[in-house]
Amino acid sequence: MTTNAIQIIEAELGIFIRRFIAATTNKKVGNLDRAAYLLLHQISTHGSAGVKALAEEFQLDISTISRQTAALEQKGYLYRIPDPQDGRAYSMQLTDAGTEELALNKQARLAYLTKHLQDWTEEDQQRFGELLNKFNDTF
Amino acid sequence: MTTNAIQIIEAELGIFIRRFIAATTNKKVGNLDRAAYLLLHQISTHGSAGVKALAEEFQLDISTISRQTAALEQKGYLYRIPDPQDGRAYSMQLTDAGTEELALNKQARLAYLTKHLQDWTEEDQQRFGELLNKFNDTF
DNA sequence: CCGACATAGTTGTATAATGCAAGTATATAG
DNA sequence: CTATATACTTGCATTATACAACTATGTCGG
Repeated sequence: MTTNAIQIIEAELGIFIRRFIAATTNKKVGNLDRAAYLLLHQISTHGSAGVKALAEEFQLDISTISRQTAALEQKGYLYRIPDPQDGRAYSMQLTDAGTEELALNKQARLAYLTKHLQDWTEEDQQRFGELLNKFNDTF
Repeated sequence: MTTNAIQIIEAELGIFIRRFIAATTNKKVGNLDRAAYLLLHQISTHGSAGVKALAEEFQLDISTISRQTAALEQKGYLYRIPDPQDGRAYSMQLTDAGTEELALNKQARLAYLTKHLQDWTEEDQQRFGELLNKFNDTF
């Protein structure tokens, strides 16, 4: 059997996911672990959202998101706005501290990436971004 | 601040990792979860190895790998060969059942990927594989 | 050769993330 | 108005993991 492109992608994805998880699990940048960073990032880029919507976005149980957002609220990075139309619902919004912490984290992540991609050509960087985006669209 | 390629990569990696984890965590193909698949895959492609070497490769604690390999041995997918030079050491090798189970899993993963990448040009697929490989090399 | 230290692996224990199920409060439909 | 659905919280069990203690074996300096 010939090794086609998809087989190569499968193998590389395995390596990639393993290393990425190893590099980011249980390692915080400042006060944010990976889950917290992604939550703040989501709210920051896609606007305030409730527990249910976030749970669907991340494909995690509502209870998990409920606890994670409660923790971030406790730390002062999020605050909850009661939904004026629905007394059961809230939407989570970033506080200034949350915005700042997110920016710090993003900075650190960009620095890390920049270091890793320093030998790449600008064209390869762009292409990689495009293809990742294309790949994400297929999920 | 302009959005350069690295910023795009950072954002896409965040989305990617979230979806990939959601799609593969706690979801088994047959009898193998992600960790088990990666372990068998590693042994299959890089040859038999001991607990310590595997732990280093995956950047997990030795105790974690010890338990995972014990579980796979229990299921009959691995067997251990005592190191003839070192009475403390073993190396893990795939059994026929392990090889078969791994092949089934790989098949399923390839089918999944193929479905997702069916609209991609052959060239984009190849490029994505190359860039992923290049990225993995920088870890 | 022996004692001290190093190494490969296992097992006990604590922690943390998660899912499921039950519970609370609010909304909606008949 | 009652019954059901929904948004969220909380209690509980499970699981993956790390760390530390332990066992058995290897190695090195005297």
